[in-house]
Order: sequence, then structure tokens, then C-alpha cells
Amino acid sequence: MAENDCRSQLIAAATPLFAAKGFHGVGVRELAAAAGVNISMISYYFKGKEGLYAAVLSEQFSTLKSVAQLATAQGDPLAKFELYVRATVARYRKTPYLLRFYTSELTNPTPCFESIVKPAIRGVLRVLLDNFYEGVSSRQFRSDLNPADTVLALAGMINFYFLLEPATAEMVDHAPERDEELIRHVMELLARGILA
Amino acid sequence: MAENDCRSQLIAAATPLFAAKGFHGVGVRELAAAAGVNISMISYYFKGKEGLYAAVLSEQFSTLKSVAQLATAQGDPLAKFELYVRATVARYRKTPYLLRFYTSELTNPTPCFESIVKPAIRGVLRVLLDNFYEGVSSRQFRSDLNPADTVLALAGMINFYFLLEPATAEMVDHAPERDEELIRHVMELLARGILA
DNA sequence: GTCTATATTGCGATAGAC
DNA sequence: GTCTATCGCAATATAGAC
Repeated sequence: MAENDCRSQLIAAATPLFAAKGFHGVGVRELAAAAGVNISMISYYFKGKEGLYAAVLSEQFSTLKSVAQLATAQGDPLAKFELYVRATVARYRKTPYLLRFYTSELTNPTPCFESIVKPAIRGVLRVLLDNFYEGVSSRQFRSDLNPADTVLALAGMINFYFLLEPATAEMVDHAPERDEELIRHVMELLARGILA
Repeated sequence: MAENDCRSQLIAAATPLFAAKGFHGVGVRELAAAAGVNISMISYYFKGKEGLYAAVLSEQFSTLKSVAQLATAQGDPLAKFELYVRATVARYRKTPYLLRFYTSELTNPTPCFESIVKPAIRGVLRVLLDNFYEGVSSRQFRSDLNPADTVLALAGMINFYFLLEPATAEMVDHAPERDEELIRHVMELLARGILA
């Protein structure tokens, strides 16, 4: 293994393994073998298995930071919600393991939950909430809806579709070619529900 | 430990532990200690840790079978969707660990996923889909919506609210006293979105 | 920076006494 | 039906050679 490629090789190989089996479901031997690297390199570069996991999670959740750009994007609040939905779908297509870490940490939290996952989720909800308030202020959205329930419903509609894929693959077509239809479907339900 | 109380004690103690840490996150020693039972009882009653986990999962998911009653319930399709939402909320209040197992298995499947979890999820979606078709046939629902996307959106709105609780507890009030408001909120969004 | 070899601990499972 | 004691193995981590 050449140079510090070891480090990136380990992260690259560990990502799908941790995503599929969870932190406790994978061993260091398996991680090292998948990366084509010696076991001791995990301690050398990451100070142990937990450090490697933290590095993987940190990389995965860094993709969520782009949601903050929604605040400064152009367009009305409904258009911004559509930007969020489109970005979410695109993110899952580009970073297919993110949702696994997301729900795995929500369900069986590791020490990384407080330091990495919770701040990331709250950041996204914060942006969505602010956008909702903006829509209410500009009288584009109804003022009689609970803001938190509304943005959680929006996030739930789009995220649950991908979360349930392993169980519904034979019942529902999850092909990327259908993404545009899915996005317009979610936006259709949302718009009818929240527009004033 | 008296009689075969061992068995039920183990299931009762294992449920919150498996829910919080996942299958690989708990050891047999911890399980036995929490149940106040000798380690060897796990093999004696369940033929090993995996058997105990399967017993826990089987019990948890048996609560989903009641969704099938929706098919024979009285009321129009929209009222039946509301029955589903109410039953889901009530189920999570009564069986607070179910959602953990649900998402844990979706994200990091064990052998139980195919035998227990997948059939349960598909059963629920089947009932919801049939109800949607009924609503379209009776012209109560719009006919231009994708049925699968619609029922997944409904399930997502209500399930995601509970899934995100660990991350949003300080931002969103998850008190049971707000359940009625949540239910009416979800039904409000759904009704505006799908009614003809 | 990378390897081998090993220390140490914990795991799940069970034989056999009672 | 329940216990103690232990087996066999895999886990993570690291010391020390190169």
C-alpha cells in the first residue's frame, strides 16, 4: 500500500461495511482485509476502530452541510422546499450509504450521535423551519399549521421512501429514472397541504 | 427464578437492550444479568442469542398484524387512513421499542429481516395500497397520483416523526398530549393532497 | 510507514454437577 | 430446570522488527 493511501483506502472500504452491518457488526480484521491493508494500520491512522468509524461518519455527514445554502438561495419558500427535496434525492443517489448511517445512529446511537449526527440533523431542520416561517410571513403558506410537524412531514415523505427500499424493492419501483416523478409527487402533496 | 418465568424474563429484559444497542451491541452476559437469570438459560430456552433475538422480534412485530383489520373496518377510505394513523401512533406509545427494531432491521438486517420484518412491512403496505385503490375507485381520491408513492408518503409522515425523536427532542415537543394534534395535522395534509 | 506476532479481553455456547 | 466452570474462538489493540 503506497504512502498514506492506507488512510483513504480504509475509509473507502469501511464505509459500505459499517453501513451494512453497523459499528458492532464489523471487525477490524474484516475492515483491514477489505481495504487490502494491514490490521495495525487502523490503530496507526485512526487510533482504533472507533476512530475509523468517526472518520467515516464525519465524511458522510459533511454532505448535509450544503442544506444551509438553502437559506441564501433565490426563490420563494415553496421553491426552496423543492430545492431541498431535489437535493435530498440527489444526495442519496450520490451518497447511497448516508441514510444507513443516519438511521443506524438514530436507532442504535454510538458516541458519534451527539457529536456528529444530532448537530447535522438539527441544522437541516433549522433551515427547513426558517423557510417555513418565511412562507408564513409572506402569506404564501397557511398560518394555522404546526411548523415542526410540517417540516418533519416533508422530511418524512422523502426520506421514508428511501429507508423502506430494502423491504419494498419488489413492490415499488425505486429506479433513479422515477426520481423526477417522486419529487413532483411529494411537492404536489406538500403544495396542496400548505399553500394559503 | 421460578418455573419457566426464565423465558419471559429473558424476553422482557432483552427487548429494551436489543432495541437500544442492536443485536451485535449486546452480549449474552448482559442479557442474562438484566433478566436476573443464568447465562445458560439463553441456550436452554432459545438455542442461543440469535433465537432470543428472533423471539423478541417476533413478539414486537406481531403487533403489526392488527393493521390487517383495516381491510374489514367500516368507513370510507379516508377514514380508514385515519384509523391507520391513529393505530400507528397508539402502537408506538404502547410498544415504544417497535420502531427501533423496525429501522434497525431495515438498516442493518439480520437473518430475521427476511422472515419477520419484510413480510410485516409488506403486509401493512398491501393494506394501505388496497385502501388507496378503493378510494380511487369510489372517486373519493384523485386518480392521477402514484399509489405506492402516496402510501409511502403517508407512512413516512407519521413514522419519521417518531424516528427523529432522539435528535429533535429539544426542538420539537413529542409529548403524548400532542398526539391528537399530530394526527389531525397529518390527516389535514393528506386530505388536501389526495381528495378528488 | 508497514509488517508479524502476540497480549489481553471478551464473546457465545455447553458439559456436567446438582 | 438451574447452576458452575470452562472450552474454543474472535475481538481490539499494540510492541517491536524491518
